[in-house]
Amino acid sequence: MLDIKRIRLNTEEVKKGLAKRSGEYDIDKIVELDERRRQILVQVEEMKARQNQVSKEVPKLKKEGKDATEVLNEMKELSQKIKDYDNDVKEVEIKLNDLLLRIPNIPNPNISVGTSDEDNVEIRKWGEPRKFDFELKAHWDIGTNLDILDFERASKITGARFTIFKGLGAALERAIIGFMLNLHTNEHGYTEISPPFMVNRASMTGTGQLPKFEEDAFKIPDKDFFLVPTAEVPVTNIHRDEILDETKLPVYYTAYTPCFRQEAGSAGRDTRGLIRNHQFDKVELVKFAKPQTSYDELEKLTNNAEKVLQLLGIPYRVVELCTGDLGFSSAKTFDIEVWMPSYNRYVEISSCSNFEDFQARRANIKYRDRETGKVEYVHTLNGSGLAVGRTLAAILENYQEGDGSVVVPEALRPYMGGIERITKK
RNA sequence: GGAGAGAUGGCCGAGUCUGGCUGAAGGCGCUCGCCUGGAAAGCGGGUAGACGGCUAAACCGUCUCGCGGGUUCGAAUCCCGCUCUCUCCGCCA
Repeated sequence: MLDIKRIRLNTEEVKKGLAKRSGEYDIDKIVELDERRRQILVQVEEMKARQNQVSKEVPKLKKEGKDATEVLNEMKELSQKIKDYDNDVKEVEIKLNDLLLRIPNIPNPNISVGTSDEDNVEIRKWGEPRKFDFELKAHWDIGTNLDILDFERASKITGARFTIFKGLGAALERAIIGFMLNLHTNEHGYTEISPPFMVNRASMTGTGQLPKFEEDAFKIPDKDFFLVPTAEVPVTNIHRDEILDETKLPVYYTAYTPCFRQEAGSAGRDTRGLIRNHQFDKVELVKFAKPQTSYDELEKLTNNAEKVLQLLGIPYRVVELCTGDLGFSSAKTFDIEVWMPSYNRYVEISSCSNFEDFQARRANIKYRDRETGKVEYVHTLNGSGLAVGRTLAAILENYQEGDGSVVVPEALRPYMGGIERITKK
């Protein structure tokens, strides 16, 4: 959420910032409601001050044996008036708040302006895509042939865009999760979290999924709970409504969770394989940092995620998202894209973002500055470290052999009981 | 799922029966100062957040005692609904 004072005081700057994104946002309406709110507020607070003052005198009058009827009658009228005004304020505030919650973050002024992913800027590349001397297969064919992935039966059990991992496929998935978590906890200083896989409305609002993107989430009927679309939601909300100790910052968390997404609006895209499922596994990295260090932390977080692919030996590149491709809550995002031979291009496998104080405002997460004694919003960051399904797909494709088998990357072998190759049984 | 108890500041904990001077006693913690060679102890001070008063400091006002609503001139205190926590019972991996 943007600071209403910033919108009030620097209206043009806010408009200019938002104009770099896709979509239109009615800032004037917000300014108007804000003004209306303060107008009523000044009046009603004055009335309340009078009410409080008189209320203090009533017992004195009574003590002195004086008749208070007249005062009480006057106050009765005032009391009713206050109620009416209070209702007006509430009405305006609800409208204002709803609009405010639907305004995206302002892009960091230094990122490039663009309208689509074609305008994203490549920052760096790692590794060389392998040359295959046989006809390469897509991961869904490799997995199905090896009998470690089963898409057909998954759709029987549930529906389209679900996957069964079987045998060494399930083991590989589990190995990837363990490998990533161990790397981030042991080498990168993150604390492992295993959070609830369902969250309430306040949590979804805190990180920005609601109110605007409710159709993307899976909702539990009769309960106001949602299946987590990413571990970012439960993990960031760990500190909702808290004032953190400055000396404890930055806080680093990593969490494995399944993620559930409707993928509304993506019908017909990536319909085969593991790239776009309703349920997928992900290891997430989440940080709470002081504003002064948050961009350094973003670099480090991105590097931490890249390290996974380096250790797995899979080529990737890092791109900086342009303003038009930026997510709703983010001020700046690096995507890590993994080389996917069957696509013959790089495919997103991680998205690392600095939300600055956008989520912190929504979720009310602050810290007390030791020097000034003031309470400030923290900056929140997160990134995939990495998406497990896509990692598994990338391994199958990049490590496939002419005979249909797949070599297990060395880094994963300790997690697979030393198995070096997945072959057809 | 059933029965009961509870939710107060960073924490503990009074106040709720008997509504008003309680943003809230007392203690702990934290912090500043004095004392000390230094520390402990002791003494003295400070110590919530949000919103508004065109901006900021000072100052002033409003709101917040789990959340929402009601009664009342006035609610932490009375009434209703909800959420959460604890205890016991049941069920269950």
